[in-house]
Amino acid sequence: MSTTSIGDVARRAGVSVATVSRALRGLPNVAEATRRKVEAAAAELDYVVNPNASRLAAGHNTTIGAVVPHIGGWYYHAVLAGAQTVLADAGYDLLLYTLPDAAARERFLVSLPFRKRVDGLLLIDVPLTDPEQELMAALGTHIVSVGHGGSHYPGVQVDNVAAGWMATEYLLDAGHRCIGLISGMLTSPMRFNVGRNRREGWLAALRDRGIDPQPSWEHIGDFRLTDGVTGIASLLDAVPEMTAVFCMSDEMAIGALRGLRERGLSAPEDVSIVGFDDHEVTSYLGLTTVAQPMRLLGRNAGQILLSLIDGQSIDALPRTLPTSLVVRETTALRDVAHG
Amino acid sequence: MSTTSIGDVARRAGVSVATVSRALRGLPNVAEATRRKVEAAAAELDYVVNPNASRLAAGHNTTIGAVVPHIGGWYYHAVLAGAQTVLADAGYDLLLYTLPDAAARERFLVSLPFRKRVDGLLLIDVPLTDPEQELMAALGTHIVSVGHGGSHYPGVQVDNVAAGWMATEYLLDAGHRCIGLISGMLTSPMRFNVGRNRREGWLAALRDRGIDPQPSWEHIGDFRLTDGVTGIASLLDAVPEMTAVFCMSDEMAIGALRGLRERGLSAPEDVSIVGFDDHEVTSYLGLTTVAQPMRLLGRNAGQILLSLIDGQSIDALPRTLPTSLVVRETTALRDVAHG
DNA sequence: GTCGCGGATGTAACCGCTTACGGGTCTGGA
DNA sequence: TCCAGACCCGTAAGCGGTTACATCCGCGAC
Repeated sequence: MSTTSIGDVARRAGVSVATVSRALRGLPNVAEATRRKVEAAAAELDYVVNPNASRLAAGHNTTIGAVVPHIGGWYYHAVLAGAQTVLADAGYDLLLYTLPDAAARERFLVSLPFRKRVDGLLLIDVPLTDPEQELMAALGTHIVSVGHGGSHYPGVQVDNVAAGWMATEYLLDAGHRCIGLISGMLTSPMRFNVGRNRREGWLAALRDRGIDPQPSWEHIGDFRLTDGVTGIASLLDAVPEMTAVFCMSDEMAIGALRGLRERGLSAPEDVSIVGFDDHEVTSYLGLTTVAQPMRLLGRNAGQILLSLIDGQSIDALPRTLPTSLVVRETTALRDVAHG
Repeated sequence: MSTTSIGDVARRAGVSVATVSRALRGLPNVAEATRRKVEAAAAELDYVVNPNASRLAAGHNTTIGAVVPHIGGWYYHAVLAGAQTVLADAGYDLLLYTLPDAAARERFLVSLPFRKRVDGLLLIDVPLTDPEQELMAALGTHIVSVGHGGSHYPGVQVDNVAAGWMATEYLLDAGHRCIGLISGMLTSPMRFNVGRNRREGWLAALRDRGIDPQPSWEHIGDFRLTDGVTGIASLLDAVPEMTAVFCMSDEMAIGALRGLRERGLSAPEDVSIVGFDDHEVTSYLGLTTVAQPMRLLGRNAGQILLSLIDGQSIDALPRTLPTSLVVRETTALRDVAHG
């Protein structure tokens, strides 16, 4: 345990602890020669500041907390990686909180374990009810959310309407006319805007071409693989002439592919499938999908949080980011598909 | 900013700060009535201790650092999740360090940013050279590694020999006799033991049945998908009668499946394929694979670390964990396959 | 020569908590 | 009755930094 303290450095450099503190933190009002002397002494002694003492005295934590639903989700961690870069550059530590199940979530919201230990909080895909948001916001901690809206704190997310529109437009351009939708819960109070917005984009694109989708063109799932399996089955049963399906998640798209196979059909020969997220898996499977700029989401969220902490304006920082379509092998021209 | 301090609680409860400190931490020598009074006061004031002050005074950090190669790897995070559970129960914070590229790795090893801020370090799949290990170990921080050996600190890993043996034995039981191997770098100085041990298991299982594999039965890759593609091609070119291949990673197994498809072959009809890791993807693809108990690895590593910090013996805690074979759809009996 | 001023440094009071130490109270046994 | 010892609890000295404030120095202007 190297217990070298600031006093040791001061003694060695022949100055006071105050000067060491100032010199090492790059404050002005330190003669260049003195600064060099101090830095040399610190290096020789292998000195590193004690963050606990420093934080206690300075009154801030230089730590931000990141909350993710569960460790291991590829999506959360891509976002985290983006945030990590800007936070590390600013000298902030990253404290991780996970809410793997309902009990953990409850515990988190009751004990609020981040109090007095972070300067800001990043909620990565952690939807909160309105009262919960209020509770958190009232604590005085700066909060930025990623991936879902928050009315009590700024959020960074993708333009889901544009994304739904883009995916549908692409299928329309490929000649498809009867384009189904396998959606995620549109009624969930906490994240309904995601699904609703994607659906809105789908609807707008179709209507722009004078196509009026029937209710039977939609299947409501819950973002899981099995929802894709049952979804594609029920859609094709109801509307046999359907030649393309837009799924609101890659999991459901993969399920749809499996469901197709079970019927002896395949993509893109019989039905074109588009997913959402660009999940790691999708490149293996050749799935056409809508990609989110996850690292960028994290980076921007991190920047907003830092600005908030510094009391700067965050108006200039973009809060809505564009998606991009990754075309692979599960979509094809309708003419070709049926040619 | 709720700046209620321990003094406020003391005043409200009509006791001294020392008593508050003792009461709130559950120390003995506090009358039950007093403790209740203090707890009530703390609750009414919404008091939470200031961890910086507490840690400074107590002289420990109640924080452990976890180092992972890069955020977003499914494997690291499954391990992290396991560690998280035991650490959170013990009241420890989890500080995350990532080494996404060589520069970051270098920076980490030079600046050693965890000094004075963690009580222990978890190296999750972060192989270090021997001098690097020495450097880290000399710092006095307790270290436990996961997934790869470390000669300067305890490590938790899977029994790779047994795993290789199990996979091969399974194929032998299914009637296969000519069983190829697509391996990872056996020469990498930092993690060669992983690949070498798996190979050793493969070899032993074959020899137990009196089978002596030729050098042409092996292809050396580097754990990546493309290595599987080229590997399966070169193996089948050299040994057409090969009916099964054991791949040291799921990525390579997936590559092998793709390689098979490119030759107009498929698994398990023509060749049985076994992977390693039970990657998230593999269940979608129906890949038979060797699963590692990743959460358990993390949990045990966490426990060992805590014991180390407490100065307790770690001899009783298991350091080598068993794997299990997950049989899915890419393996079949040889008779059936060729029937 | 004196004064004023700005930059460089030192002194010491905190930051909020832990803990060694000592004092007070209460009990049981001599 | 007196005392030892157990049990509670308070006082105050840190923990290792930061920072308000005072001090000191050198220099140009008067």
